[in-house]
Amino acid sequence: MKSDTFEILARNCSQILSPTELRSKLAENRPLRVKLGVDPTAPDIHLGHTVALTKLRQFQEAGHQAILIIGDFTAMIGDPSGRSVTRPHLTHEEVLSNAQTYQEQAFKILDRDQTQIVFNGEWFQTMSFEEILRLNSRLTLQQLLQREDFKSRIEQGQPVRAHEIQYPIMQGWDSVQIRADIELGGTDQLFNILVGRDLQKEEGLPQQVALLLPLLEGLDGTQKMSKSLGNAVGVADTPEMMFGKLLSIPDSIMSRYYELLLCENLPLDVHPMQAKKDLAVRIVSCYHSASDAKRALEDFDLRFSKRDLAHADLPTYSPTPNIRDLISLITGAYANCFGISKSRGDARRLIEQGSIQWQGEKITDIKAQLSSSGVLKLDKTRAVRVQ
RNA sequence: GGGUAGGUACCGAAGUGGCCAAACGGGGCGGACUGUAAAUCCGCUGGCUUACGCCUUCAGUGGUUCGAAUCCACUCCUGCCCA
Repeated sequence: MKSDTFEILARNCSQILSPTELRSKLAENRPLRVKLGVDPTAPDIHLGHTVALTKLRQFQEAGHQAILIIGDFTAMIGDPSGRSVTRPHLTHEEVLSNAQTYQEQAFKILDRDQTQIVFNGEWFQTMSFEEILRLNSRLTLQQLLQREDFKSRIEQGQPVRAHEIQYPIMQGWDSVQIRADIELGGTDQLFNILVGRDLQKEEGLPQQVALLLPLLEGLDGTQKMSKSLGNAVGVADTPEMMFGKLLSIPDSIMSRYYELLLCENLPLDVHPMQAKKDLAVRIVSCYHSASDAKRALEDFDLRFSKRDLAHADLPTYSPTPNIRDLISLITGAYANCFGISKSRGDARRLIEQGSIQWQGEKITDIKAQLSSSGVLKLDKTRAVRVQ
């Protein structure tokens, strides 16, 4: 094992409990069992998730055993960490189908051959109530309620359902089951991971080391990246979409993206715009390909820098012949090309507010009649080629 | 089980018989300006309509009334206090 392994593995971590333990585990010179739990509550993973996945990958590269726990069972409860409301209930079928795409996307980062996938339903599905009670007796209600998210919900008079406090216990039990040496997670996972340590101790097992990674901010630059907040860059996003989203991040969080996604410092000697383009190219290259990234960059320059929609690669919309008026054309284009449902009122507003362009000309007349084919600009980021 | 306070649009929150499609704030969207950044300014933000206007919304159901988000009854949901 190389001497700089610890430095590589510790990079970007916002907290390690404890560094000493990590060093001694590494010194054992055996493949460590490194756990990362994911809850397939949504079908797609985003760049925020990749921070921990990348860290797991680094462990793989250092010769350790990556164990990806798919929380098919825990997902039905939903992690209350950082949440101000109870998560919506998911059926097991939804969770399993999410888990499928989840795995595929995770393997864009992880080495498939060196990853052990485990579903925690494996042990929870058949667990007896007696066993559950035994586990519950090991923690006090006070401990569970100490957590900031529960505390603030209680203070604000928001309900905290009894099953939610089971979550940390379940996550901890996962660690016992797979005999984890290390557990990775976001900073909001501190409590859950520590419960794992407690339970391992109770079971007479060596305790896992907690390795906490920072939470990546989303496109808004303030809140953590999350699909439900609509500020996420999906790993499965198209190259163009990914590129566009990355270019729209506020400059203030660019250094975070460089550090957490590329494991580099933000270059200070280049123009922020160029730095952002470099960032986007590299990330798109990672999840798609270098040629995809190049295309996305060119497409971006064409569409937004040069504002040349005519030569850009746009989705084609072929309205049925009975659609003649502009409003129907707009709602139809949104629905057909982007899967977005807009009301006729929305479309009217876009026209009235000057967002709509036909062949490069702004159209503000609601009743305008368009020639049969051409480029229709809908909003800041979307345009279609009507044929 | 008892007492009590509540449930309003994406979120928070006003409104307590007509002037309510519902103040205000946040968020979101569009425009100007830009580097699809930040900051700033302007506008929009239930549905249908070119428009007059019409239609559906204030937890649910049923009432009272010319007229209800607002009053009454019952139901469902939540907080707090008591048992």
